[in-house]
Amino acid sequence: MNHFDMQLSPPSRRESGKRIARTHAALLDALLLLLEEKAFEQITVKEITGRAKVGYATFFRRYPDKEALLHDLAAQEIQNLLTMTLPIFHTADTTASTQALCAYVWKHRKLWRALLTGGAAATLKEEYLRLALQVAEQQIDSDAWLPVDLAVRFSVTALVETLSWWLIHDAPPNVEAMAGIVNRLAVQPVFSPAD
Amino acid sequence: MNHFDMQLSPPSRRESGKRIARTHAALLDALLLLLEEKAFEQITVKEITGRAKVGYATFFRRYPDKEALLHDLAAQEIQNLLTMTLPIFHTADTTASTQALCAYVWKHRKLWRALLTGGAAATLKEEYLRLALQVAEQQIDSDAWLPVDLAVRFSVTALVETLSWWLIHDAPPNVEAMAGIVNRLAVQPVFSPAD
DNA sequence: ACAAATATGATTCACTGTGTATCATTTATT
DNA sequence: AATAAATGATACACAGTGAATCATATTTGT
Repeated sequence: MNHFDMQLSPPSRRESGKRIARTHAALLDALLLLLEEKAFEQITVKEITGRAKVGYATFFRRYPDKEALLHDLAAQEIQNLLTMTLPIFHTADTTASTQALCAYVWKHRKLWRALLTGGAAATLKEEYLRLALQVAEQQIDSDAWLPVDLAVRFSVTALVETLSWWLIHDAPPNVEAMAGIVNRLAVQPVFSPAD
Repeated sequence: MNHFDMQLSPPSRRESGKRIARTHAALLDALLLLLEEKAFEQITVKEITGRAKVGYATFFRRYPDKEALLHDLAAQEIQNLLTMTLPIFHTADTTASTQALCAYVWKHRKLWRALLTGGAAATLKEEYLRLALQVAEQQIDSDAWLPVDLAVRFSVTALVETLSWWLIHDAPPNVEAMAGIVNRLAVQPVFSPAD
């Protein structure tokens, strides 16, 4: 580590966690920090490793490329979001589900702002869409006037777009108001019966 | 021109138009062709100039970068689409406007498929959104429950998404059916009154 | 505490793509 | 025909990606 270690902490009793884990976390943290500053595409591996105080080559020992690191960062959060999204399509009253969803996103707004408002958004949305389509094929029973795959694609897109707007807005609506908006824009249109 | 020109057309009497125009058109055509094959980001300037049978350096004499060429290709079409979109927000019956919009896109579906289904889509949407927001600030009077900028962003996003789905779909709905879907998903939700 | 296994740091390399510069050649203009 | 402009071809500097290598630091098993 650095030259000041002997002053900052006892060399004899270091962090007992594995070095791998520390490097791993350092890379994830660095990407998250950088995502708050600039778009994903503009971030270089050199910047990530520099911010993480990790060797350049070390990056490629763990991840094949930038996208893999992003996926690693986002995978669990995406799964969580999807889990909170699905009940919407099984309940008559969608209000409760959308409120829970918005509350969750608001709670983790720092992370989601980084994920949704940079260049990472496209990748994130694709992953989210992929998972959602898998589930939808088996579970969701859409009205005939709207093909299921389009319904899912529309809802996911509208959800991501409205949430992105929410998270970058100067004076954002509270959770309840936002849930109402999400419900009207991303959920209800799919359920509206045909003429 | 290729090596068979001497067999196909007299070398002594070439196209009389300016050389600039020919190069210009060749670059635009090449990008359009490539957009039908792969995403915009994956297309290199070398590929464009190769396809256009134009010198590599020539590209940079006309455009500062790839994005400028894309913008040049799309600018007029975007303006046209916006012009067809706007009446939707000034008429009580939105059906006629969405039908006209879908008919226009279907008529130029080859171009729009290339523009909307590749990596160019994000840039296109941003440009479309920018123009739409300019107009909306002055003209559109949204319901209080939905901020104007979110309404515009939502409608543009939903429109782009539904149209993209339409243009890549195997057995796409006809113009009338698609206009109905667009109306329900991208237009009506913005106009729905609050509870 | 010690030795073996492993993770890392630092550096180098080949490769791809961008954008600029130069100069000879082709095309357009008059 | 003479001049001006556009182009082709090429070389170049630069940035970024991944792979490879070797010495060093750290962890793990005993």
